[in-house]
Amino acid sequence: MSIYDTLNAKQRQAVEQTEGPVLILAGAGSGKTRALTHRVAFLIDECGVNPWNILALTFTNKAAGEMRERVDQIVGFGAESIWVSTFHSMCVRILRRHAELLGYADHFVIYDSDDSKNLLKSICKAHNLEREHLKVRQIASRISRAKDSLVRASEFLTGGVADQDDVLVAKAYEEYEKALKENNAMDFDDLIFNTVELFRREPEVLKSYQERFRYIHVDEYQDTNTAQFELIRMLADRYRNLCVVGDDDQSIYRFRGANIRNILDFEKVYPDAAVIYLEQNYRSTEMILHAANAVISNNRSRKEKELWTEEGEGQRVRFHQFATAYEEGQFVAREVASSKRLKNENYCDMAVLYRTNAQSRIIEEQFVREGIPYTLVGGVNFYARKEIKDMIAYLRVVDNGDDDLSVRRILNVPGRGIGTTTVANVDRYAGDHGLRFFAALKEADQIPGCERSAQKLLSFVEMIRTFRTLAHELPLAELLRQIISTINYRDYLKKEGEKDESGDNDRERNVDELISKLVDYEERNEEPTLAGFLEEVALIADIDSVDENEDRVLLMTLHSAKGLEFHRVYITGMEEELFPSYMTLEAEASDPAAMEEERRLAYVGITRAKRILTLTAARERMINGNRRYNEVSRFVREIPRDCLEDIRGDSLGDGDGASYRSSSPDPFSNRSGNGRTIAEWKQSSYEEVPESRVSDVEPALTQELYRAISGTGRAREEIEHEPGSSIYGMKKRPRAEMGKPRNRAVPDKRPYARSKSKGLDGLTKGVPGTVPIDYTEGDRVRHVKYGDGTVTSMEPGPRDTKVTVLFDECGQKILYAQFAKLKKL
DNA sequence: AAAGCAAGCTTTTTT
DNA sequence: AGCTTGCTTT
Repeated sequence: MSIYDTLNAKQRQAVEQTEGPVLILAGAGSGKTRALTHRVAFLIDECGVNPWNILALTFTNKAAGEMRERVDQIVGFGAESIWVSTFHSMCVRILRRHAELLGYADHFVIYDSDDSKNLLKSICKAHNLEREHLKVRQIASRISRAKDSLVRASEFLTGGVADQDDVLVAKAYEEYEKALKENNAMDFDDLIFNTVELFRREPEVLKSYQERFRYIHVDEYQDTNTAQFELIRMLADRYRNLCVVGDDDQSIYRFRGANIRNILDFEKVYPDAAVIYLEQNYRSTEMILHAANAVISNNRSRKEKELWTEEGEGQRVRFHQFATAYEEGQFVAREVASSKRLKNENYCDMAVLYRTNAQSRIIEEQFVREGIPYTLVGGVNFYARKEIKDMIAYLRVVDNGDDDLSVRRILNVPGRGIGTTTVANVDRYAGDHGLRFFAALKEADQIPGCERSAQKLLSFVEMIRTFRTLAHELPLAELLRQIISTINYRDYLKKEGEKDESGDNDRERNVDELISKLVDYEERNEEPTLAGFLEEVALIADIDSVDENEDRVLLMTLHSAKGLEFHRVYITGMEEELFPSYMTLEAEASDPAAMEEERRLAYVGITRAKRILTLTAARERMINGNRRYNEVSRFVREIPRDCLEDIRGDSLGDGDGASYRSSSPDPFSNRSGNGRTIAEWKQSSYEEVPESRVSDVEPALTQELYRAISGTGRAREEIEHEPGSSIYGMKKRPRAEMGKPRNRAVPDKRPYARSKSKGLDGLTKGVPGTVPIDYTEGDRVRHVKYGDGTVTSMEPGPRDTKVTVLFDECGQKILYAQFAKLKKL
């Protein structure tokens, strides 16, 4: 009896096929991690492979951690010397060692998507590259796709016809690449790109890693992009022991460069590859698998396969359509609560999934009402929060003075009276003298135009210097505490909080949380360094910190749910335009592959469920502040009737012609009686439906439309008066403080409630000097911006004199004499 | 000159 | 519904 006896025949084959290229097509829940970990054990125990020579790559830290744990359990000896790592952390490790070969210092910083977007934005602004139709976001995405495909800035325009936009992107890409290097920074894409670059340029370095990684494993292979594929290919080129595991049906990251061809064409690249199909599912019931198989069979670009199970028939997939998203959330929350109370199910065995993060809030509200503990995965990443980014920026500047982006971020946070004009002056000076931004700050007293702000800038530089000294003397957590107290950051947050009218101290708690993360980091590492911590922080993903042992319901996007499984799963928002998304529908004609990706996402969602799967939809929903009426998702309609059960939600199921069980003989046509389809109606927003035509629409929809149009109907009232309803909208991501509705209609009437504390950072503040006033009422004056005008009145105030001027061009303005600097004519 | 505030603008998914 | 931009206030 060995550990391999518990594997099925296919899994065993995957384990024992140790030599040469291997493609394991592992359907959802088919025990691929099991196969992979046993394969690693087999290599060590049965084939005598040195653990040191084994590499296993995953996409998330969580997956890497899990694999490491499981390998540790079954491998008796030497498990710790196996490299189990994410693509990105492996690349960082390699790059740190050889950065100088690429012209980087070894303490390069890693920019997250937020940082790189900011950097690109400033570049586009400086070079005037923004266009109406080509936003920074799109430029960023095109640069990122280029890097994913190993296309350099200099190569961007080669091969193929280039239009105006391409030229623009190429220019932005070029400048962006340059700026990153100057800042001694790499973005996520660079980590992979530069590692490939390193291997191409330095055959000896590549060879050393090829020798080390003789047996390579790649999990979630369908999510690899071209650059990642090339990286693996190069590493495996010497020994050709490459085992990739994936499922083309679960490829859902095309939008960020994943190349499904990597898995579909694996056999073309490696004609001698052994291909193993794992189709037995150990997770779900027949009903759920049948539904999943039916949905995914509508895709054309895929490897034909069908999951099967011995887990029994199970109950049908349930479907509910509700009148509103609010009712949908309420239903889910109530059912979750009663499953816990009456059926003794655990919260941690349940999950609520949705297409977009924006949908989480309305569910959260209902969970809070029901008192259900939940964990929200994703949304605003902890490390993406303003207060955390501020603190990280301070730490980064202490670590790397070349990181201009971070210097700029913190220069006036908390406020030190350093504004845009001053920054522009420093920029010009830095450019003229070939200095980095921070280096230019050191010479502030010589910068033209900065005479008055020079002292502030020099104090800032001095402060950073002090922090750098402290960094050598203090533990990291202590350094951060010092920074926080020196800049009075907590007071700053309190002040910010007050004007945000929320009054909670989420932000301060987040800062405390960051300190504990630093403490934790220092305890875990033998040689903790600031750079090490910053690196760890940069590569963290939301899903990484989910603790499955806590008895809480998980709320997350379908994307985040990949790789997880739950006894009970709710997929909410099963509506056209939401899922599949509006974007996908728009692009359907030009990009049919996009719809296939949405369908794969549906497949991923369905196959997360072990026993009970519930799909829900709402007839009415607020999307981006607009009330929308969407049909039931095509993915619901693709599930065969014999494994789908309509549950009485609102008015569905009693044959009143609502929703997809329409009165039309063809349930998919959705044609109303008046020549115009529901789809056409719903395309226009409800305001555009003429009231006289309202009764023309399908009856079930009529009521909804009428209520919405009249604004007096029951539906609207119900929603608005319900506490925690979406109409009020909540600030930020609530977490603990949910439930209390915040009525934005009644602003806080305390105009001077803001604290007046001065000298937040202990730095000297420049006070504008007094200006002699040589004009009076009736005089003609000139203003730098507004031009010439006549002074109509002057009113002395406690601090300054208010001057009212009637400008010839710009009309009447009320100005303060001190700042207006009016010149008498 | 910089901070505060109101009005526009855009919307997927994220290592 | 939240963020950026432009205008007003100090």
